[in-house]
Amino acid sequence: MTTTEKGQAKRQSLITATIDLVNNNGFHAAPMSLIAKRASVAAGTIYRYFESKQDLVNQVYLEVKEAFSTSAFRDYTPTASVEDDFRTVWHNIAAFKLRERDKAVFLSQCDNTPMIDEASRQEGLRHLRPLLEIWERGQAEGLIRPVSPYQLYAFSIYPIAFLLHMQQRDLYDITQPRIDEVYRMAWDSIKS
Amino acid sequence: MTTTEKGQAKRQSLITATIDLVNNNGFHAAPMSLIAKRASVAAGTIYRYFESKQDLVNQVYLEVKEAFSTSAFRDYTPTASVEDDFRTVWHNIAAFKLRERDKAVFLSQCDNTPMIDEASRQEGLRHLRPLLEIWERGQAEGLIRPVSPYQLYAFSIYPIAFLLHMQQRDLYDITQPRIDEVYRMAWDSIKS
DNA sequence: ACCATGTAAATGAACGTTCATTCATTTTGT
DNA sequence: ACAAAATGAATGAACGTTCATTTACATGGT
Repeated sequence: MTTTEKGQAKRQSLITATIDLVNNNGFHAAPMSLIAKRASVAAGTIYRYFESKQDLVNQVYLEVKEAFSTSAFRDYTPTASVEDDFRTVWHNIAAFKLRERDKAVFLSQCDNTPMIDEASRQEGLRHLRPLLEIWERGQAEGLIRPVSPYQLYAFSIYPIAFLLHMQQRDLYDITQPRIDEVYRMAWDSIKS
Repeated sequence: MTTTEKGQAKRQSLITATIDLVNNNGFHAAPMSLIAKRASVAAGTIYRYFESKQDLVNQVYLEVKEAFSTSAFRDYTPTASVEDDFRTVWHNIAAFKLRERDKAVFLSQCDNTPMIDEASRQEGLRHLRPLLEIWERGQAEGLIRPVSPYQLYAFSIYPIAFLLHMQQRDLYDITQPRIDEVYRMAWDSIKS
C-alpha cells in the first residue's frame, strides 16, 4: 500500500465519520475533535486533507451527491417511453435512499441548512439534468402536467425524503410492496 | 401598560428575533448575544423569560406550531364531503405558509434538525389530529387511497414545504393560479 | 543487507475566539 | 423606600485552527 493510498483511506474515513456524526446529532454536534477521534486520526491531521471545516463539509456533500446521481441514472438510456424512463429513474432513486440510508439522510440534512455554500449547492443540482429532460419530453408529448419542474420534483421525488425521515425515527417502515404504492402516488401526481 | 404586559412584549420580541436569526443563517448563527441585541434587551434579560437557549428554541417552536395549526383548522367543521374538507384545510395550510413565511420557514428548519427535542416534537404532532380524521373518513368511504397517513402527508402536504423553500431562494414563485394547480397535484396523489 | 539522510505525514498541546450563562450592580415602577 | 426587572462585564467551557515536534517512509550510497 502506497502512501497515497493510505491518504485516500484516511480521507474516506474522515468523510464517513462526518456523515455519521452529522446524521446522529446535527452539524452543531460534529466538532472537528470528534470527527478526528471517530476517524482515528489526530485533530491536526484533518487539515492535511481539508482546508477547513467548511471545505470538509462541502466535499462530503459533493461526494455524496455524486454517489446519489450515479445511482439514480445507472444503466439509464432514454427509451421511447417517457413513463418507462421515469419509472426506472424513480426506482433507482428510491433504491439508493433505502440502500444508502446514511448518505440519503445526510443529503436531506444539507438541503435545509446554510452549512453548504450556494456554489456547492448549484453544483449538486446540475446532476439532476437527465431527470429534467425526461420531464420536458413528457410535457412535449402531453403525458406530464405542464407545470414548473420544481412542482414535479416537489410531488414525485421530495416525498421520498419525508418517508425516509419517518423511517429514521421508527414511525414508518418502507417495505417492498409499499414502494410500488408510493411510486403510483408519485406518478399520479405528475401525469397529465 | 402593566409590568406583565411589558414582559409579554419583550418575550414576543425575543421570539421574533430568534425566528429571524435562525431563518437567515441557521441555528449556529443565532447566538444569544445577537438575539438579545435584535430584541433590544440585554443578554442577561433573556434568562428572565427562558431557562436556557434550548428552552427558548423549544418554546418558539411550540408557539409557531400552535399558530400553524390554528390557521390550518380555522373555521373548519367537518361537512359531509371529505373532498371539501380536505380542500379547505389544504388551502388554509398553503395560505399560512405564504402569509407567515417566516414562521413556516422556521418550522421546516426545525423538522429537519435535532435542535428541537423529541418531546416538543411529539407535542407539535398532536396538532394535526383533525387532518388525520379527514383522511380516515375518506378511506372509510373509499375516496382516499388506503395507505399510511405518513404517505398521504408526504405527498399532499410536505411538497408545499419544498416549494416554499425554493421560493425562499428565488428559484420559484408561488402565484395564485399556481396554487390551484398545486392543489390538484396534491389531491390526485392521495385520491383513490 | 544495512544504515544515513531527506521528505512527507501525523501528532496533540496550545492559542485565540466565540458562546451560553451568571451575578453584582443599576434602573424602573409602585 | 422597596421590590422587581434589567443590565452588561465577567466566567469558564468548547470550538476551529495552528505549529513545533515526532514518526514513518522512501531513496541512495556502501
